[in-house]
Amino acid sequence: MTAFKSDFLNVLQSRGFVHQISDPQALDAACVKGPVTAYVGYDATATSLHIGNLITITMLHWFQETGNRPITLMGGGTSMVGDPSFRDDQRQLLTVEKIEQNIEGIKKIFGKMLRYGDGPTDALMVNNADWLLKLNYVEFLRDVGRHFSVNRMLAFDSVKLRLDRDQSLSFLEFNYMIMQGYDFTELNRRYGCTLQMGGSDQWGNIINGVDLSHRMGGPQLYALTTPLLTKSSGEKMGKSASGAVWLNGDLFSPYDFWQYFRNTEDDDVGKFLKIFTRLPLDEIARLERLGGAEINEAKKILATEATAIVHGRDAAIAATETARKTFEEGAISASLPTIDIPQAELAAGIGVLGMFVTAGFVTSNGEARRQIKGGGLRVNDVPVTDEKMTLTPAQLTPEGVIKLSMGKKKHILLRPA
RNA sequence: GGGGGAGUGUCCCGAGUGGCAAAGGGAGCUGACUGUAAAUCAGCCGUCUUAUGACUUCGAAGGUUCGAGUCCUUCUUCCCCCA
Repeated sequence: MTAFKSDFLNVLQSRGFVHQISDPQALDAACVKGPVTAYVGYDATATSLHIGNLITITMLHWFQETGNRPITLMGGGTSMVGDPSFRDDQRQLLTVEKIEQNIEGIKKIFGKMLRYGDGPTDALMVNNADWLLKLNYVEFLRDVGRHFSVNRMLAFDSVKLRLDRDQSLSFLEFNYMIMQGYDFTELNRRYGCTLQMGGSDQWGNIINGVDLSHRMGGPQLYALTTPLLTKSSGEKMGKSASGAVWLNGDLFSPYDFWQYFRNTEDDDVGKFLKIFTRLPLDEIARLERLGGAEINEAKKILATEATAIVHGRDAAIAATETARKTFEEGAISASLPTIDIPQAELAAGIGVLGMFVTAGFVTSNGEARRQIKGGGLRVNDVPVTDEKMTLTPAQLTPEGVIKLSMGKKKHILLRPA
């Protein structure tokens, strides 16, 4: 791979963010010349972004750091339709209220990673509902729709996959890529935006915007996508025991977030350090070389740095400390996730089965029983053997809590209140 | 509008002759081994105050039957062919 002249592309390239670029030389030249404006779109499908989105946000961060202007586009309009790319089934239609609610949740993360404002390289936050919802159907078809060839749209992998599997693709969803293409040209018109970035699954959608600009006589636009991050074992990233790895702390605690990275597979440590932290590359290279059990030190740094970016340095240090006490000293750390239980209930005795259910480790009493049989549940680090056991004030540790654990990694504290 | 096919364990994929809580995978959870890793091996993987018990599951609603995922009817969604 040839070296780029621009700081931005060099950083991206060397840290492993680049999958495809539509016209690398031209884009490189544009980045050298002066501030470029680029955007990434985020659909409001949930109340929080997840770890996959962190990659593109980080990319925007580097983009800004290297002297350019990032735009975060909230998909208030496109979320009304739903992106069908690489999906088998139709998404459930989101209500307007739900979308607005989701956007509010999603916005929280951006301020932590990007600098917003009015300066030439300050980030902008815009919402495509501002223009998409006002479109006049026939007018839109004549101005924009005529530039899209259905033949070509059907040939996109993102769509073809669905058709090949004999899954239905509604006309509504089919329009998604048109809207996204239009977004790009609209952002170009409004803000001089010339680059759209996204995950590799967005390549087709982005290219549509590039093409549309051509056909409508607009300027040359560029596309840049990141590789789909997989673990070395081939699994997609972002799934954990409790579902997706969310960026908002109320859905996925900083402690869990830290743990997620702490448990990175050996082979992924270097790759993740480059993408999820801002450590200098030579430092990363050093960490990557650690072998055997020493790689654990690299994993801790990865976890702490990544957590610091998303949840703040204090939360990251607290998570580190909690983990150290819990795993390395076997001690009880007050900052483990905690559940309050009423004094009176505890005095009367609480069944273990139900308590593990409320702790969220298991979903039913039956599952709790099975885990007990398998030796997976512990109270104050002592395996539970009797499923009829009750928790009483007698079990309180000197710290005034009862520690429940499932497996080696999941711990929670019960605190009388 | 006509004809043919499909919807299965609410994570995914997928077997299923009228006796079925329903084969197999994958994912997931636990245990062993380890380094809070991977790989490997073992167990679990519908719910219930563990029960040779009850209840709830196979797109929806009815029906036939001692008994229905399986047969019949209607409805629904999707796919293919014809118009």
